[in-house]
Amino acid sequence: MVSINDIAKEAGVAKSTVSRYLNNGSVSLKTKAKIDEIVKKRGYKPNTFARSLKAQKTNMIGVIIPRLNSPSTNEVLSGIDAKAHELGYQLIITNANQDEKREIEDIYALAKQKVDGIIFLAKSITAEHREAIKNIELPCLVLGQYSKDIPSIVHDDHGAGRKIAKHALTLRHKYFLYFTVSSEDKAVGQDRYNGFIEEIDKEEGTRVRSVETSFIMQEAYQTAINELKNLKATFIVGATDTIALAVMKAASELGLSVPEDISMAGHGGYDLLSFVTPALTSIKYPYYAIGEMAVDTLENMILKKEVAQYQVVPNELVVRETTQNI
Amino acid sequence: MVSINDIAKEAGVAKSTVSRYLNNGSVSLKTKAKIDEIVKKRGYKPNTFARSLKAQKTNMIGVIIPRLNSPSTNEVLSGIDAKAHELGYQLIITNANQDEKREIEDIYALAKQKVDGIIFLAKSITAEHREAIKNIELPCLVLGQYSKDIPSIVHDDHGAGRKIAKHALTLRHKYFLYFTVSSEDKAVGQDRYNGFIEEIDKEEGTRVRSVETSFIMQEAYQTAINELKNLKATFIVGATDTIALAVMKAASELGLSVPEDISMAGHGGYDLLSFVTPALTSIKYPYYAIGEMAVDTLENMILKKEVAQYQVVPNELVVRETTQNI
DNA sequence: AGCTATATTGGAACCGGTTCTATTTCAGTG
DNA sequence: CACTGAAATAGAACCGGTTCCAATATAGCT
Repeated sequence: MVSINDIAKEAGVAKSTVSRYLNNGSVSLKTKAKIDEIVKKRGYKPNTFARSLKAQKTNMIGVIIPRLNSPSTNEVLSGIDAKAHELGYQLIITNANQDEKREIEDIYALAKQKVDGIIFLAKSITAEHREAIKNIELPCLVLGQYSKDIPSIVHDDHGAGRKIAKHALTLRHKYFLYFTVSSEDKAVGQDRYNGFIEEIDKEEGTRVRSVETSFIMQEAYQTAINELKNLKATFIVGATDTIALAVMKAASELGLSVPEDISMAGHGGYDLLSFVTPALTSIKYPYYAIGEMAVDTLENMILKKEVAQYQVVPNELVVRETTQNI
Repeated sequence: MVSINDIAKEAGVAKSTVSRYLNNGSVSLKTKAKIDEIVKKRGYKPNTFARSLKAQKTNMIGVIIPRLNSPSTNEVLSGIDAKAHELGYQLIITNANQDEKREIEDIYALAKQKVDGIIFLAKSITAEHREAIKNIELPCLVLGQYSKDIPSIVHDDHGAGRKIAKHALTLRHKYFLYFTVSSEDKAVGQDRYNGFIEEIDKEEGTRVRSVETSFIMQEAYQTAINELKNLKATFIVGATDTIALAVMKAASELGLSVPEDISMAGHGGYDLLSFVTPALTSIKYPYYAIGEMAVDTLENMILKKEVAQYQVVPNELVVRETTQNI
C-alpha cells in the first residue's frame, strides 16, 4: 500500500506538505499539480486509521439493533443510513440478536472501535445498559424506548393505542381481544396496550380480553388458534402487524372471515402488508423518518450541542379493509 | 481516554511491557498483577486504531447490500452476522441503495476503512465493479450473482425455475404468465426465468407469456392489474415472492380467486408469506446459510487459503396453498 | 533596491499502540 | 562464588497520518 511518505518522496516535498494538500490545501499551485499527478498515478488513498488515531474522530456511527429480520428495524435502518450517508458518516451495524448480554458487549465493542456515537434500538433499557453507556463516555441515543438519563426518541405508542380504540368504538364494537407482547418491551408491550385500554374504558359496556404472545409469527399463530376457538370479541388488535397477520391466518383456518366476522387491526404499517388480502388496518409509524431524526440528533450530541432529552414522534391510523361496522 | 502510556507510567514499567502483558504475556507474575490492578482501576481499553495501524488488520468485514428493506437481504445479513460474530469479526454494513455509483464508492470507502475483506451482494457485476475490486487488492466475495474473476456464491436460480415448472406441469397446467424483473439482474431476471422456460418447453402444447416488472410492490401491482384483465394463463409465476404477493392482490381485486381460478408461485420462501392466505407456494432459498457460508469463505480468502471460485447452493420447492390441479 | 507582510514549505513531535534489539535480572550449575 | 543461559524488561523505531513552529520563498510596496 502506498503511503504519504511514498508520495512525498516521489514529489520531492515533505510529507507535511502532502498532508496539507490533502486537507486545508494551503499549497502552491505548482506543488499541488505535482502531487495531484503522483497521487493519481499511484492510486493513493489515505489510511483512515492513522488519521483517526490523531484526529480522535472516526466519522463512524455505531448502531445496535435487536434483530435484523424485522420490517420496522429495517425501515429505521434505511432512514439512519440515508441521513448518515448525507452527513458523511459510515455505519457500523451490530446485531445483538435480542440478547441483553450481547447488547452490553456491543456497546463496549463499538466504544473500542472509537465510533463517534451510538444509536441504540432496544426493547428495554436496564440498569446495566445505563451503566455501560455511562462508562464509555460517548454520545448515545436510544430509539424506540424511553430511558431516563439518556436522550431518546420514541414513537407515540400510547397515542397509537388510543387511535385504534377510538376507531373501533366509532364502528360500535364492544368486545375486544388484544394480543400483546411481554411487558418487558415497554413501548410495544405496555404503552400501546395502555393507550388502547384508556380509551376503551371511557365507553360503557365494553370488555377487553388480553393475551400475551410473542414476536415470532409461528408462536403468535399458535396462541391465536387457541384463543379463537371460543371467541366472544368482534374486534381483535395485534401489538404488531406481524402478530395481526398470524392471527388472521389462524382465523381463516378456523373459518372466520375478516372483516365480516371479526375486525382486525395492527401496529406497524408495513408496505408489504397493504398487499395482503384483506389489507390490514394499522397504525403507520414513521420508521424511516425516526431513523433520520436519530442521526440528526446524534450528530448534535457529537458536536456537543444541546439536544432534547426526549422526543416523541406522532403516527397515523391507516384504515384499510380489515375493520368494519358491527 | 487512558492510554498505554498512562498505564505504563503508573505501573512504573515501560509501555512495551504493558503491550506484552496485553498480548503474548511474557511478563513476570509480579508485574502482571500490578498491571492487572491498574488496568482494572483505570478501565483501560486498547485503542483499536493504533493497533490496526501497526497490525494492518482490523478484524472488520465490510458488507455492501443493495437495499435494507428486502426480506432476503435481511436473512442473508442475519447469517453473515451470526458467523462473523462467531469468528470474531465486526461488521460494517453499507447500503448502496440500488445505486451502482454508490456501490463503487462503497468499495473504495470500505478499503479506506481497511476492512479485512468485503462481501458484496449485488444485482449485477459490471466491468467497473470488477475494476474497483481489483484496485483495492482486498479479499472480496460476491453473493447471489455469478462473476468471472471474483469468487462468488450463488443460489441455484436456474434449478429453482425448473422446479416450479415441473411442479406446474405435474398439475397439468399449459398456459403460463411469468412476471420477471430486468435482465440486468442476472440471477433473478434471467436464470430463474430460463430454468422455468427450459422445463416448460419440454412439454408440448404449452405457452408462456412473460412480462417485466419491478421489485417495488406498487409497480408490480400495477403491471399485474393490466395483465390480468384478459388473462389466458392458469398458472402465474412471480420472480420473487413479493411480486407474487402483489399479483395476488391484483387478482383478488379483479375477482379472480387463487388457487381456484389461477395457481400462483414465487421465489423466496419468506416466513412472513407462509402466513398470508392462501399461503404461497414458493422456492425456499437458504438465505441464512448462504450468509454463513460467505463469511467462512471470506475468512479463508483473508487467510490466503484456496477457495472455490464458484459455489452453488441448492434450494427447495415448498408447495403450499396457491397451486392446484387444473 | 530594500524592506515588510504573507504564502509556502520542511522538520519534528505526536497520536497509541507493536515489535525488535539490547540490557538487566535472576536462578541454576560446577 | 564466578559463570552461563533464560526470562524479564527498557528503549527505540515504526505504522501513516496531522499539526505546530520555524525557516524560507515570494509578492507588494515605497
